[in-house]
Amino acid sequence: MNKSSEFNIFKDFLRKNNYPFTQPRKTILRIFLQSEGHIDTQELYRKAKKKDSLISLSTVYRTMHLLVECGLASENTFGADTKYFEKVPGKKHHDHLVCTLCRKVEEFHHPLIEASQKEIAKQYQFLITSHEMTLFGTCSACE
Amino acid sequence: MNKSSEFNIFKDFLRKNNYPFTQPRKTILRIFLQSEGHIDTQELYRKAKKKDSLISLSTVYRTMHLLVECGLASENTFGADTKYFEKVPGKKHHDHLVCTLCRKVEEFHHPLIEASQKEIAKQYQFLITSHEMTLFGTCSACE
DNA sequence: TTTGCTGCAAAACGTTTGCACAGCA
DNA sequence: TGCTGTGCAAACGTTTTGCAGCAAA
Repeated sequence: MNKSSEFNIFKDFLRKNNYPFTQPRKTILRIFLQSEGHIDTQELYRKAKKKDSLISLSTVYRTMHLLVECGLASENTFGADTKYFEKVPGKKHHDHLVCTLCRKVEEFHHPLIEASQKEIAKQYQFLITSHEMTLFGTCSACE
Repeated sequence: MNKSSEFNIFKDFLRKNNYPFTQPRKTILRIFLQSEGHIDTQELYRKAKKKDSLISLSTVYRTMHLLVECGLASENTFGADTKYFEKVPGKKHHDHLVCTLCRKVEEFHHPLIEASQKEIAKQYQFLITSHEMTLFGTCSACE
């Protein structure tokens, strides 16, 4: 999924709800799409202000809500007290390794875990809509 | 592990640090140990006030920090913005199924998941200290 | 022109902290 | 007696909201 298709997903979502595609929304979307990995609200705000000094923190929050709603972004706190956003991956699920010393976040994918989740869901008659799995520890660099 | 042994763990922990085992700490510990599953700070506070109307929210927070520190409690946010505490299980790790409609939390244990985590840790040269795995979805009752 | 957005400031929320007094060992 | 704890209120950081003016369709 390239950036222009993500642009269109957001545009279509807005149009469907009769919401305008405003300048601040364009700016925030662009910054979000350019971000690597996980970005928190303050960082988004800082970067957005560089492009448009008038942009407000409220607008960052409001726009990120929309991006989550339309499925382009997902949020995760990683045990901290700020929300981190990441681009929703194409098909492949992934989970996170968080280094509690340097706060670095790595991603991984493990097929067995996916399979186990399906099994659990069946056993408990749960209809899984999403999941979060985070391993906390110390990365090789910090050790 | 029965309640009196948990009482002693806390008492020993306090003694070792030259901290007194005060009335409020006793009250909060007792309520925490009596709680089933997962309990949040407000609920702990509400119950504590019933037993001792003078008890303050700060003391609940401060005491829960101590219980986490001495290993009797663990905390988890479950994607909400309040902390939930649960009694630390004996040896057996478990994870959570959260119903996003009725907010019920069920616990499960899956040996394959534990094994996969060890594998990931090795692959990424991470020293895992803890993990959180939460599956979000709809429970059989709500469906 | 109509609708919803925006920035700002203020509020809300969970949590932490400073302080003077109280209570455990 | 020495401490540390306690309650209270005030502070904090993140997130939300009310409002008057503004911008997209």
